[in-house]
Order: sequence, then structure tokens, then C-alpha cells
Amino acid sequence: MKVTTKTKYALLSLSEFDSVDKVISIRQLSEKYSISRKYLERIFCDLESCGIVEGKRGPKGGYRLSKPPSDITLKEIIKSLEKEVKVIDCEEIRLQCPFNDKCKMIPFWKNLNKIIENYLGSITLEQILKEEV
Amino acid sequence: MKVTTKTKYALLSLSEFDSVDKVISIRQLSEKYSISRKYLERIFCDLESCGIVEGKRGPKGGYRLSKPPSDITLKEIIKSLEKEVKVIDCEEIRLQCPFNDKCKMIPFWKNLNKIIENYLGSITLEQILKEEV
DNA sequence: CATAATTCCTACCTTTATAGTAGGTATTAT
DNA sequence: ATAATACCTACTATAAAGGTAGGAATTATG
Repeated sequence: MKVTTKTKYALLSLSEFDSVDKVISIRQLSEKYSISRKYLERIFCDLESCGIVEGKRGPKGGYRLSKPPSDITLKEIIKSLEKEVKVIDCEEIRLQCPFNDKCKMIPFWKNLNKIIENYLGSITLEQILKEEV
Repeated sequence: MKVTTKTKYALLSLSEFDSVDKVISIRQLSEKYSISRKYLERIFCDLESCGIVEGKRGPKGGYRLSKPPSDITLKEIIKSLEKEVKVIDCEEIRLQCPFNDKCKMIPFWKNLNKIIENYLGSITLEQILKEEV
């Protein structure tokens, strides 16, 4: 029931990008937060492939947000790194339960997932930056 | 960010105890849900040590709830099996962040934890049984 | 153009936590 | 006495997380 360090590192790092123009290199981030450079590189590849940041190579290169912080939800970010923003997979539970639809736990798990998803979907990176959370 | 199978098994099992008087053996539960008997035994030891169920040995023995389902919250149950009902440990994040109190992620993580805790604390086993969730 | 700084790519290794097993002891209804 | 149950402790296997390693591609700059 814990978020992975990938997600923690990603969010710590992203909280540095306070505008769409800001370019920051992996080196800077890894030094500032004492996170392994190679590991951060991989994290940013995930973020890039999900359309959250875009990289530019070469000297003075680095990463920037690929859209304004107000358009990036925490759900989106977390989904880039964890496979799902779900605490449990209802289908999986359903398989284990011999009573299928009669299983009394399913509605609870679904609600829990939904509550988390809704919250994460409602918070944007901008709110984090402006400390409105 | 996933709940463990221990928790899943525990909740599936507990959803069978529809009154304080109902006594169910590990054998019955493990057969009904095809869960390893030994593993279930350990799960129920955890539940017992946290005051949720109590066991009685011998033939016709088994487990029963140690208080009415309306007094058992899901938070309590999950806490018996996962160490914490937190998605992240804020203190831990604080240590990694060189800026300590200035870290912009802390309020977000705290809120997320709180939302989950509040929800889990608000749901009782009775509600699950009565399908009010 | 050479260089150095960066992203980008792929494969591998290490550690940790989860999931599950094994074998047995204590208790108790019949 | 027996058999069914909870209870206890130690061990093993597996999967996932966390992290390394080495290098290729790209690009600003002197």
C-alpha cells in the first residue's frame, strides 16, 4: 500500500519545474536531491513517454514540462510510474471470490480506488507549486 | 500502491462473519475461498492479536468476531495486516528532501494519506455486510 | 570540427518484501 | 483416547522494487 520511490523522486523533481520554460538537467536534480543519476534518467524517460516532460540533448539541454503545470494532474504523473493508481484490482478479487458478483468486498474496493483516483485527478502540478494543497 | 493479499484474504474471510456469534474455522474458509490453510492461520493470528477476532480451539472451534461488526472499521482491519494505512511516510520524504519544511510535496502526501485514512475509518464491517458500501 | 554535456536506450544485478510452506504444540469437544 | 481445531516458529521461494553499467545519439560552443 505504499507508493514507490520512483514516484516520490518524480514528484520531488517535478516540483522544481515552476514554469513551462524552465529547463533542468538530470545532473542538477540528482545533485540537489542526492538521487542516483541513472535512476532519475529512467524516471524521466517514463515521464517523457507519457507526455509530461520533453528532453533536449546536448549542453544546456535538459528536461522541460511539455504542457503548463495547470494541465498536469498528479494522477497522470503517478500513472506514468506506477502501473495503476489503484489500491486493488477488482477483477482479480472477483476471480478469487467463488461468488463473483455476490462478493461483498467488491463495492468497497471500487469505492476506495475511486476516491483515490478522484483526489489525484483533482490536484494539478500548479496547485503543488503554488502550495495550494 | 497495492494492498497485499493478506489484506484481501482477511477481508474476504471477515465478510463471512455476519454476527458476533458466528464461529467459522480456518478449514471452512480456506476451502470456500481456496486459500492456503496455513497462510490463513497466520492472517487470523494477526487479526486476533489486534483484537478483531478471537479463536477457540478444539472440535467445533474456530474464530468469531471479538466485537460487533458495527464496531470494526476497515481501517482497523487493514492496519492489522499492512503495517500502516499510509500511501507514503511523510517523515521519510522529509529526510530525503534537503529543504525539509520547504518541500512542496509534503502537504500533498499528508492529504492523500488523510483522505484514505478517513475513508477507511468511516466504513465498518457492518456496512460491508449490509452492502451499504 | 573537436569536445563535452546532455538525453536516450538496453541489459543486467541486488535487495527487500510478499507469499507461502513445514512441522509441530496446546487445547478441547465428543 | 481421538480428532479437530487454534496457535507458534522457522524456513523457502518468488516477484517486484531499486539501482548499476555501459554505451549510442544529439547538440551547443569554443
